[in-house]
Amino acid sequence: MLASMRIQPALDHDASMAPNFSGPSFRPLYDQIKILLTQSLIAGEWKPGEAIPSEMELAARFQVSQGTVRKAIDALAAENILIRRQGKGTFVATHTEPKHQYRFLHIIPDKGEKVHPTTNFIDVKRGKASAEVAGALDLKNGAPVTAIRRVLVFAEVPIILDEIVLSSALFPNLTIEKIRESRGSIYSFLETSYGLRMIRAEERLYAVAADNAAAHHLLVAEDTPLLCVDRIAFTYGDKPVEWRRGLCLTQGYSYYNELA
Amino acid sequence: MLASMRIQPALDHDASMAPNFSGPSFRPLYDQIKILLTQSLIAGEWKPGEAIPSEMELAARFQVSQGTVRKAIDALAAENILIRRQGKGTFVATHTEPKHQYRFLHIIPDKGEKVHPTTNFIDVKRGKASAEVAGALDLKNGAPVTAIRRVLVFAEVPIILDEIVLSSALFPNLTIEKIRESRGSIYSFLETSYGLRMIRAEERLYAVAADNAAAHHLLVAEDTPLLCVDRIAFTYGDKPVEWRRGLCLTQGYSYYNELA
DNA sequence: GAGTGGTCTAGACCACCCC
DNA sequence: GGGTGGTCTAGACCACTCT
Repeated sequence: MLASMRIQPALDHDASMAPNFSGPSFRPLYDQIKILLTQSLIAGEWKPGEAIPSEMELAARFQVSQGTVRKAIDALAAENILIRRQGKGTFVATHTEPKHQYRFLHIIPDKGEKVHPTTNFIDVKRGKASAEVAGALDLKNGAPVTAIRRVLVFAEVPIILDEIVLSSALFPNLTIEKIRESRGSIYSFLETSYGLRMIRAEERLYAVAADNAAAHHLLVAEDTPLLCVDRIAFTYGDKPVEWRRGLCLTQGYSYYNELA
Repeated sequence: MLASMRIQPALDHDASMAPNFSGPSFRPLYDQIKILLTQSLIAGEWKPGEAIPSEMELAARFQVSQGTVRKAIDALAAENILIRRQGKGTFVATHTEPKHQYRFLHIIPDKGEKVHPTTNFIDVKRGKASAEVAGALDLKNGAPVTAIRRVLVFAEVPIILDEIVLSSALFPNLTIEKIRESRGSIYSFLETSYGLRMIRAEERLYAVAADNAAAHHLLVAEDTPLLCVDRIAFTYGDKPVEWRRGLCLTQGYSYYNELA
């Protein structure tokens, strides 16, 4: 086998290709390279928005063919972690660019195009993690957290009341002023201020009756049915870093989802 | 270019590869092959559950390399239209196999694993399409439709009240008995009985207060907040063929979604 | 062993972007 | 013109399944 004759093989060509003697694991080369690329992203070797080395360079670095690197990058691009731009290069995805600004926002008008909301911040408070938040974010019960409350306004109408909870250890010195200044989405702000990028999220949706606070901020009667969206967002390595609860007034707006 | 020297090229190698003289369209070969495969699926050349020809055979048929066929099949597999099984072949996906039985059902328990519900059918009625349904299914206003009502029961508790509307022209002679007999999911039944497979769906979620019927079937008080899920399901060629409205009691259960 | 999908390679050439 | 990603090919070999 050719690979076994290489000098200083950068990767485990042999073990990866060998029959399955000692265990159920078989890792294709492109998978190993995907992991190496992910580790470089975690280590911050390439920052959000920056270009990573060209396919040829990476192929040389990892001692594999361009096609194998391609397949690794393809997988990361499919997960929205990298972005390919023909003729220019491959870039680390970012929430800062306008196109991906509200990538995770699934609330859209019943009719017409997706609309970008404006944000009214209510307050930013420090507190202790509830059992629910601590469980979601892998924190100790009572760990210090920062909670952001805000209202998302669509076409002059308040539609979503959000509470966003972050570990104060991971995101120190958050203030309402800094967030306001940043403009753009929260994730864009966290990315540029703390270098932490959200790559995926899990949501759970259910119906609730509006409580006093929700009724007040969304300008509806108490007990109005609201769509409640709980979210946990993850950064590289499937590390949960944000807990969020959104209360949505689904009158003229709804949560859109595609199933495949 | 080699392709241009082939005898009786089955595909538009040249035009597809030529510079962009007359128009903005550039169709890679694998894309054209993907379309051809889709057309064969629409035509019923291979039925759900059956194997399609091997990659080598298809490569010979289309006069392209195996790699190009692979890329076309990869795309269809990513859309859950085909299923690859190493060592066995590539198969037309089906809702009948247990693993994909409830692929589109996103309601799961707040805690614990995904559960498969049991179904209680209420009635099957013939009627005329409302403006909403007609618009969703590309039917004329008042076109004949068949409506199925049912309750999905999770762990002995009724959780979802569904109304499913189908064109009577496309799905003739639907009766509650036939549906009951079929067991398994509705999509599995429609697939085997009418040869029509759902490949994707769009959903819109919002919160409502339980009306009299919902309260009755879900055993809750009127005005209990419910999660309402409107769905339009599509078959090959993005043709809408099912309209559905589900009212879900989100107590102990919620709608789960992953964002990437 | 024969047949299927899956991996990896090497090389040619195209499309796109920027200098 | 030179660099980047994108397409296509041909061939070798591996992993899996069935007979």
